[in-house]
Amino acid sequence: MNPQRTRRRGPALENAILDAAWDVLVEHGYHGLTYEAVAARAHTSRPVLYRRWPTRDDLLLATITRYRAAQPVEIPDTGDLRADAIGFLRNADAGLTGMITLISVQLMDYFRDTGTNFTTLRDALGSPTPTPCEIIVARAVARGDLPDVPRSRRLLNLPFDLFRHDVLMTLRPLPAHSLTEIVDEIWLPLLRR
Amino acid sequence: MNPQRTRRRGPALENAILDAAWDVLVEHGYHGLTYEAVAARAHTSRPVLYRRWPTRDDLLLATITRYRAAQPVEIPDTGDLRADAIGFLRNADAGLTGMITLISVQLMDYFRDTGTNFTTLRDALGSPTPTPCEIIVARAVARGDLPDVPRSRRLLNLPFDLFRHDVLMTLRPLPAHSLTEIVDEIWLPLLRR
DNA sequence: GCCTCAAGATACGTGAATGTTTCTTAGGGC
DNA sequence: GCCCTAAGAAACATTCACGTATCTTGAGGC
Repeated sequence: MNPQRTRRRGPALENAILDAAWDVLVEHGYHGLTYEAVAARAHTSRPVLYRRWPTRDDLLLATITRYRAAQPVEIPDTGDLRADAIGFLRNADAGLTGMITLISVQLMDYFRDTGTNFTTLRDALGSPTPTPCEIIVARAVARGDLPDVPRSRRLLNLPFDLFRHDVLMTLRPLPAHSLTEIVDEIWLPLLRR
Repeated sequence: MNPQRTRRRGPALENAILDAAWDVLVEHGYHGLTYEAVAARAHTSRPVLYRRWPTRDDLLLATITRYRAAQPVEIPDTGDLRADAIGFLRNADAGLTGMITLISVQLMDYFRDTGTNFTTLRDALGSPTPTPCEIIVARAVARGDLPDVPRSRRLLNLPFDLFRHDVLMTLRPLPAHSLTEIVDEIWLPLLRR
């Protein structure tokens, strides 16, 4: 280990380890989340980890929990439906891709074992109602930019579903043109129909 | 090994191994798909596997390919666009759900390890071109039921993407009304726009 | 019925990760 | 400034899978 580095203690050390664990998790997945790899990444040693998190699941849970306090996705309010929609997808693309990837990689085994699924988890975590897409449409209706007619949940949440689908398929952030394509070629024509 | 068992050769042995590999994959995921486990399940030995599939990826691809070849999804040709679309989704719902669930649950580690993703795997398996959705639209255009205008890949494959999304989210077959909703409320209005 | 080749068993070295123990040394409290 | 605790280094036995090499034995072709 680098002799220059000061010896860390308490919360400073703990946070550094969990940050390292998050990096390893995003980079190599659950299978790569070994005590060895995390200790190396955090520039510490395995016994330090074992003293705090006796099992790998403890370490995983602590890592995810620490990042649960992460940034919420902002819903822009520009006064323009298209700008709101694309802006929201852009924010989600920047902030949510890692989390979606993580969940898809990490929790599938849990889903398999418990017989639950994404939807179950989202409901258990307290589903945000209304969803961001529904908020954006409601604002457009209030401005008179869209007719005030009933719309199905599928139509309302279509852009985010397509966004999530593409992220799950590629496990990467989406290029900007995919976001505008979803809004311009799919969602807006259906909303304005 | 059971002395009663006859010694298998050629395709019979190969199919028995790949069937065993499929079972292991479904049961324990990619991480559990070891030469040891597959050889044990198939009542053979690791060298027999190494002679045919030098790497674990070769074994994985062969296993998935065999399963998929055994489970083709029919594309109905009724002369009606809506009936074709809903019929195809219904066939996919009956036949592909297990496959999609498997991939999502079991292969995420593989994606992480190899830096690949769902799309990469689909290409490696030989992506059918044109896709079923594209075939269905082409037939409708040929009949004169749809105008012969250029359409984006996203629009053309929209129903299957939405279907796949819902399967990934619920890890269950979709109810019939979801299939008709995708076709009637989303796809057909955009195609006929 | 004999011959050939591959199936199948067995063993060996390697490498990675586990869980634990021992020892030193640095930081912070007093 | 001293002391105590915990950080960090190092080593240990164990486990599991890998990849290969060697040997036998059975199945199918002729």
